Amino acid sequence: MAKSRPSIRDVARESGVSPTTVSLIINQVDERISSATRSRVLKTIDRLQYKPSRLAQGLPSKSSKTLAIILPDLHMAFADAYFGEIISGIYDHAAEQDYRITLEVARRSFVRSKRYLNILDDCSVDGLLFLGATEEHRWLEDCSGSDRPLIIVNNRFPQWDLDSILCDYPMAGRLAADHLFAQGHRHIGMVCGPSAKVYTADELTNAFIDRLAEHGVAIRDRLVVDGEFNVGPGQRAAAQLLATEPNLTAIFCGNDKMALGAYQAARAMGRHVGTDLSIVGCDDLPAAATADPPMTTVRLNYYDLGVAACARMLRRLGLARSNGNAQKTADAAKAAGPSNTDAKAPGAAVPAKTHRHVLPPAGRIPVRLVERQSVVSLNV
Amino acid sequence: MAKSRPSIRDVARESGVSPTTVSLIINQVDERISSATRSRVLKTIDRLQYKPSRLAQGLPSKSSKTLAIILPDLHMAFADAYFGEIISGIYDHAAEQDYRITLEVARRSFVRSKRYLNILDDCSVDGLLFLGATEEHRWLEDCSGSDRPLIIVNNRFPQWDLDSILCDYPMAGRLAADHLFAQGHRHIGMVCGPSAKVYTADELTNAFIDRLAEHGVAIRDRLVVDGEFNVGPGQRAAAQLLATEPNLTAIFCGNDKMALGAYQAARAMGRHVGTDLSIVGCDDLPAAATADPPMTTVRLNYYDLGVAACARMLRRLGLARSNGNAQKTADAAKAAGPSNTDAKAPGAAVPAKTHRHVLPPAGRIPVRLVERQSVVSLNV
DNA sequence: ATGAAAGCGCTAACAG
DNA sequence: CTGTTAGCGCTTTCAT
Repeated sequence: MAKSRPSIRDVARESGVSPTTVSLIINQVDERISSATRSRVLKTIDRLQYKPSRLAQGLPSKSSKTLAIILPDLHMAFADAYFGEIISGIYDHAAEQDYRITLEVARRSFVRSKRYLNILDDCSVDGLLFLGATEEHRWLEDCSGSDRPLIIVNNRFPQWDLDSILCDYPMAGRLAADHLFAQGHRHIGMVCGPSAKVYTADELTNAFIDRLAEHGVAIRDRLVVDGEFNVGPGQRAAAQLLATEPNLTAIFCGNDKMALGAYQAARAMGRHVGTDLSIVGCDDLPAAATADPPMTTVRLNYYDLGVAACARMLRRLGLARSNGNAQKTADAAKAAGPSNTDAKAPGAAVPAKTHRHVLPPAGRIPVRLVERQSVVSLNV
Repeated sequence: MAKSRPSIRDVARESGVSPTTVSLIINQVDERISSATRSRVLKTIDRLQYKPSRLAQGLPSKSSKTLAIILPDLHMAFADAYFGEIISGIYDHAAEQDYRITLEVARRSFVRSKRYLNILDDCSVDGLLFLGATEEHRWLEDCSGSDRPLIIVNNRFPQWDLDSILCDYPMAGRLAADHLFAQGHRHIGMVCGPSAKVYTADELTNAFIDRLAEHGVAIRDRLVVDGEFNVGPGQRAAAQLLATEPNLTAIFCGNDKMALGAYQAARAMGRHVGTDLSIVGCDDLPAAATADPPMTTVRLNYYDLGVAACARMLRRLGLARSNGNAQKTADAAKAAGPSNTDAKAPGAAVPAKTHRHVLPPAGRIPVRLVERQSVVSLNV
């Protein structure tokens, strides 16, 4: 019996105008609506508690104003601080722009059914944000042809034409190297992330090694071992490092989890982190600060990364929309105003290979070193 | 230039049938469609890569096939293992039934704008699942009148008519009490969850105390102190306990985080967990197993809780739909078949106060004790 | 400054 | 067994 939700027509009737007028007002395209009419309609909307149906709004534009976040099929991806921070950033920015986000986990069934494409095709979502994607996600190749925006967060696949947004891993590597060198360390090992599976893991490793080389300290290959981004493997990797090279004074770990593993390895081998052995992590997850001793680590601002990823996505969606509707972009340009459009070099040559994602490559999210107590100074 | 996604009409035309027929086939209501037609249509669907638009499908039924998960505004709610496990369960069950989930965080703006009601009214989502809700969420009262289903996960608000689903906290309290008693402990303290804010926290505390009383061991009031479900406060609470009653041999903590805090407090006061002092947690988050020493704790299966919550939600949505469409429920009953409808006592009296959520109270999610090494046996 | 009308893609009576 | 018809609630030309 409860009267069903009011429709735009109810509002129109009750305010003595046409549905068109109401629509124009709702969508802020009300330059041309008299303020008398507008306030009257607004009042009715308020009185009737009218909420435009998202479903109906989206039908004509085929947009659900929803973004999908695709998580990798790791046991507890939802409970991971790394993903958590990124998601937080994405969520906050999306909510601000009245976008919703939905979560998907890239399980086998998800991949097999090509759900990542289907949710785009059936208009469930307007764009895809991939977190924790690795080279094992071969199926990502399917996406390179999609006409809907798609962003790989914190990894890059040079072989495919996929947009991505990254933290400044090269800088992170340099910061760690500089710090360790400055503190007098010369015998240094590294527990790296999954080599050849994650582009950014290699970026970090290479930057670290190269910078150390610039300082004149060389790291032999066997002093860089893969810790698979996890505590257990990280512990084993560190143990191996310490066993093969007992005179190591410092270890740089590709993420905080592995650094925590290294803490354990050190303890098990009778070494004291922060006095006897220095460890630098990378992430600055909450666990780093509460570790014993508090961990010196490179802070990668994942929240900001999430915000940036979402911002980029929304910008792409905005462009797509205007693109689809007309080429009025050019006309709008001269209107100037507080536009955030990417400045393009006026005479820039059109690239030979046309990329689907029109935005210029995204900048890197800045990083910084957070000094705590896991690094000893070897200087006199 | 790219031809836009095919519509149901394209499929119909290409297969020489009407859209209705295609629709009937898509929706499995195809009892009456000749298998010849059906396979022909199916083939076309496959060839055209046709995916029905969710937006269009939902418009008539006003359903988006999406569930919202509302998280509390804690700093890093997304990164919390507790929420993570529940979300995992919800997600898995939802995906299985072709539902999507969207995430919301109950921030001030979310509450002020009554977004929790708006997303229902604007057909963004079909139902709401609240995680981590406490008595501070006074605005939940608004929801008690909603005609869309809504479930409070792992808390109960006796004062309002809100459906909830809970872990078996009374049993958890009893298990902890029995275990500690069986190991010979007689001087026991408790670090409890936020008293009077979380119904289930009090359930746990009371069950623990009562069971201990049944065993003849009384716990004075000052031996139960609030640790606010967090590490820091938990540590302080445990420290206080240990200070006021140095001869305490065991502490039961209302969740694992507080138990971890208690570990720290013990260490700081020179007591050794697992030899010198016994601690029992509650949750069995991953951190419990990796604690030093590994923590004995009551396992609350949050993944299952999530699954159950989602199942209940979907069941309610199913009922709502059939309810809305007609009273054919009765007729359908005689058709029997593998129906999962709740068996109702035939002559059951209609309850005086009509509740909006028609399902019977949900059962409790079972719990069990996981014995590790944080409890000493005091028996000879 | 405002309205009429067509259409987005699907579902659901009702016919036949 | 299948097709016709009429919406679902909103947006969007195009008129006026």
